[in-house]
Amino acid sequence: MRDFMAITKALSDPNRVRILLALRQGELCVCQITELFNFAPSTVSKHLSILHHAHLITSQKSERWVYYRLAEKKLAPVAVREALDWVHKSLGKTDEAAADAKKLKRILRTDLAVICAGQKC
Amino acid sequence: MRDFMAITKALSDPNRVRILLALRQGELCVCQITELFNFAPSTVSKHLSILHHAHLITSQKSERWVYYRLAEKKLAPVAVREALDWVHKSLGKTDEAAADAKKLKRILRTDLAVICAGQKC
DNA sequence: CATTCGTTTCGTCGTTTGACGAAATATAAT
DNA sequence: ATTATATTTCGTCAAACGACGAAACGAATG
Repeated sequence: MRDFMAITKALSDPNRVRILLALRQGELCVCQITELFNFAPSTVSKHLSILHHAHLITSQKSERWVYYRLAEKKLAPVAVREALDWVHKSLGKTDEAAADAKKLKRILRTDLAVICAGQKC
Repeated sequence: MRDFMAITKALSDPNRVRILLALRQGELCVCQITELFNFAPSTVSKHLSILHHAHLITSQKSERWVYYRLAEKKLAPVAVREALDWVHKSLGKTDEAAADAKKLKRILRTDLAVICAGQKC
């Protein structure tokens, strides 16, 4: 029950759901997501921490950045796997997800250092 | 997205999840759920209203009571059906659900009028 | 070894949530 | 019609939440 509620609480905020949808394009670091949503880095970090705590995403440090990605289907608990499937199946093709995906594609084409320079984080 | 968030917000409270688990035993009226959880009737009514608004449950008035039941699999939107499956599969066999189910069985054996008399609602 | 820089933690502020009791509503019983 | 009664709505309160900026952290750079 405890684990399950961590997942449902993580999913109860639309911006966290948007993050899960964005992560379908592959791993992303904090500043890329910050750029995508125009939120303060601390806000994004908090959202990622909540998603991580629910085991919906994993993190990995590489060079200067911390990359987050969706939990591996093979390794994740059943409840997590089904939650991710549910989110992606329900919202993967919405206009909102498409708009974010489009903006994200542009961000992914930009050098990370440039993005971070634009945010004085 | 709007509909989806209504569902995730509905699922983000443990007592509402408990209600969804309890409703697997069949339709229940407000005072039966009130008895099960020892909450004020107004609190239970609010929870049911939120679940109803998310289309996870339906209501039907009969005699003096309003009965709530799980949304019909055949009629419910896909997101609703999958949410209910997910909840029941993830938590249906937990100790917590079993304890509620046991208490609920006792309540279901009791006459409704007696239950309502015990709550001065 | 000091500095830089991406990220996280902390404290604050306004909003939302979940609980309650009191009052309103609507329906059944008398 | 009037009274009971099951449910809902409303107002209130404490706790949780989501946003932010400032400060702390920690790893790579100089």
